[in-house]
Amino acid sequence: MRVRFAPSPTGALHIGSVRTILYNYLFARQREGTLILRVEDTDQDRLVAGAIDSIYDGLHWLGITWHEGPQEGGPHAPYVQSERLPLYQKHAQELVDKGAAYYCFCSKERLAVLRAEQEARHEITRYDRHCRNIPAAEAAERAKVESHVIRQKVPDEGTLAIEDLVHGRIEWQANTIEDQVLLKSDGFPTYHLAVVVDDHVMEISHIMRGEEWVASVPKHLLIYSAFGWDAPPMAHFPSVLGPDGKKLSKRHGSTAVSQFREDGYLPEALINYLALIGWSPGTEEEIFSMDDLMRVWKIEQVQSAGGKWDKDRLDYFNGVWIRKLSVDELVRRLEPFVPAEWDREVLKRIVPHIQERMKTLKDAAEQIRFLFTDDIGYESNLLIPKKSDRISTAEALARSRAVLGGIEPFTADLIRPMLETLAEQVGWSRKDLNGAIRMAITGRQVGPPLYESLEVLGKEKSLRRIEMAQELLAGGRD
RNA sequence: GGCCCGGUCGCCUAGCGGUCUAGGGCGCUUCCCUUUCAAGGAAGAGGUCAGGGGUUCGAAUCCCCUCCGGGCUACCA
Repeated sequence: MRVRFAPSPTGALHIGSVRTILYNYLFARQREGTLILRVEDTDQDRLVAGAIDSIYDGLHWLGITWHEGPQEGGPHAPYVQSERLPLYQKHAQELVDKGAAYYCFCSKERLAVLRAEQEARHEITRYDRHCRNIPAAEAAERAKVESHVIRQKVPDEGTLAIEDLVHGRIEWQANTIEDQVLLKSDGFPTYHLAVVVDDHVMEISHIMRGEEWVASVPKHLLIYSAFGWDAPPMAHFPSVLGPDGKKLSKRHGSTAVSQFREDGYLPEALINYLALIGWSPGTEEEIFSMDDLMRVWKIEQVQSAGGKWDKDRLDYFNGVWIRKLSVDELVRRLEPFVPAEWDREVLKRIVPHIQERMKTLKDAAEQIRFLFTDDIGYESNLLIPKKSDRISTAEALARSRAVLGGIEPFTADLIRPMLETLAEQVGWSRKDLNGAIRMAITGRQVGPPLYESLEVLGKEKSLRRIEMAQELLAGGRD
């Protein structure tokens, strides 16, 4: 059992391709198979520097590992296609020798004109096989000196078919297929030649990739049979779509795994969420860790219809997974999202109180900022409850300060009853009293529970902030 | 245009001929809990199973047609 992930280093690791990689990963791990990472960089024009690092970073962060690859090595190294050129060239040549492919000397200009003419006549735009009938010997001679490509010689008749693991039987008539370029004039193979050769040479037992590849299957099938190889079983997974139903891309927002990481998403959440686009266990369970998925995921349950990206749902899963973390672990995960100068002991004390209030790790800082800085600017009006006024609010705060000042030790348990009775004495609802105090000490209307916030902030700072609030109120309208 | 692949609540989906008066989750609404906000609990709105024909005692489930959406149609992957 050998399966591969075959990303192209044309940009950051895409969230949609992660779903495909995940399914490959699960499939192989369940069968104790071997996972191969192969970099398909046959288009030199589209290479993006750093893309391979991004793939490695992203997959490692998500907890996906593999056995053979560019950095890991393996029995079929190298695992980067641009380093395997002679292999493809040799095979392309072999196809020419077998009469399954031919040299084509048509210029890109001729091809462009041809296409334009076909379009003008509303004909199918495809290569007119202009070079297909050049005598072999003559073509071979010209190939020595002329720029050329090698094209696949597609038969005029016949049916090509696969039994796709997710779609079932799919078939094509040979006469609908173009004489595909296999080897480009720069000596690089096209995707079509490279995948087939590599999948065969690397002994890939199951080809599982995105749905966008089904159209190229018949071309691959032809190559397999020209070489006399058996095509392995294939599965084409449905696409992850944008909200508009088109393939998910940057214009729908960020698609880079690294971006989700920076935005405070947990790898557990991303994996859980992604696994459920296009697959369902058939039960009502839906919270799955990677280990759970390893247990229950089945390729037979993979859907054939594409699924749309739903940010709200991802956020929900992120919340679920944040809540499942231990406090220590959450503190660890929060590390990159919290300024280095913030006291980690304080952080650890407040985290239990914001754990169920975070949608993302990134949300935390704003909620607890008041504990680490005195810079909590707000408008004094916000201190005043709806049905109250400046004078009474100032008085309520003064009394709060007096009450709080007498509490020792300064803990939530002791603060609670004192403020509750104070509210009664003042004749305010707890909501109003606490709201005013919350604004005074945090500068915000919402946040972690008040009594705990006071405790963690500490008596001294709490009193000082309430005092500042009183001064603000006394200062009149601002 | 051609070739393929799809089409169940706004979204992710269960469903594989009768148990479906179509189930769950997200989101939304209301209520409860409650020191704010969340979280949690409860209830609810939301689906002519794309449409139309068949087949069958019986169809979301099988067949055909139509419509709609998507992918591919490059010396890109």
